[in-house]
Amino acid sequence: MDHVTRILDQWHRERPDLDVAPMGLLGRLGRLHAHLSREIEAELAAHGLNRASFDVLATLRRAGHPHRLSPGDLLAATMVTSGTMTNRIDQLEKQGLVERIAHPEDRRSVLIGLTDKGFATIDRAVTAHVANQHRLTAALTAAEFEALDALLSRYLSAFEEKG
Amino acid sequence: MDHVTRILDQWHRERPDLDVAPMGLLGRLGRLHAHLSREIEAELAAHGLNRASFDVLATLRRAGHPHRLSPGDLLAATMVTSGTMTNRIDQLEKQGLVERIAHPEDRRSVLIGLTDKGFATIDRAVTAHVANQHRLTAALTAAEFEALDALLSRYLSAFEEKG
DNA sequence: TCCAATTATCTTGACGTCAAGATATTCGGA
DNA sequence: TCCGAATATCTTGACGTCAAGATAATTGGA
Repeated sequence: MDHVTRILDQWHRERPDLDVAPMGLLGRLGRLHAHLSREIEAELAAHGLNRASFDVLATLRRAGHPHRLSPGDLLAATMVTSGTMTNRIDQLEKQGLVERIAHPEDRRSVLIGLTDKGFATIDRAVTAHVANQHRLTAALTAAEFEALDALLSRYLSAFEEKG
Repeated sequence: MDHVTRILDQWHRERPDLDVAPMGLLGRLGRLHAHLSREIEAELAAHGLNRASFDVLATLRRAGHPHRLSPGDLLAATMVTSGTMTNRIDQLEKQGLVERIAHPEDRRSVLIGLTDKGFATIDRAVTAHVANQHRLTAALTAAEFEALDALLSRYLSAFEEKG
């Protein structure tokens, strides 16, 4: 019996009027996310990164040459607010991993570019990160993996438009 | 094509050496968690609570009469550090939802008890919260719900001991 | 041409969390 | 009985995030 099941049992005893089946599913998803996040953060720390800085560098890296995007582009890719993105860029700039470059056509804007050091760092980090993700999903059989991925994708579609 | 699929396509183009299937599954789980968390926080705010305070009150409520637990007990139930729990209790105490009571047998410890106001608040909030969870899982058919819950449970067992 | 609306980014102040360590009490072996 | 180890909670300082709003530049209609 897992942690979430115990919680459901307690609710059933104290508030039998509640149907807590959705709480079970959402609770398991939440705890799973917490465990996975912890593991991923620990691995990224070995590269001097956290999830926040990794996500920004990864977004620039996978955008392809010349590895430059505006803060607004980065914002659209990461589910955070503009103030958070400003702070993330500030930290990465201090570490010498990205640089702010004047936008050639719009003086309101700016381009965030990977430095050579930033490129080397993210390429190393993403290789290790992907290996870690394989490790973290190794507990699932191939069939379970496919089924879970399909269900998550299906569920996610309720929150994100299909394009 | 969802947001995560676009990310995988980009990695495939830029780093074809990486097998990003696990990134897809973990990315979908992460985004789903983010969407669900946002919805749940918004609903709890209507009761003057956030996820943190709700979890503490809910733990006390479902523990049953006399609705008192030590900070250590609360800690074991919530995946946070001791400093975080101290802060949560402080905030709830300020709001008059819980009270600190001297532990009768161990002067190092203390009991956190629901006040009448705290009891009324959590009973109202959990009813609304459960209704909201039903809404948030309504996109899934009964079969999908069962399959997803089973797979999450199975995956979670890789991180939490069975008892 | 002008200026109000829009767009893009940054600033500010508050909040929740964590890691590390401080403080106080209890436990248990010599 | 004594005292070092263990236990329980709290404190401190740093960090990442958000909401709201400030600043600056661009756009488009009159």
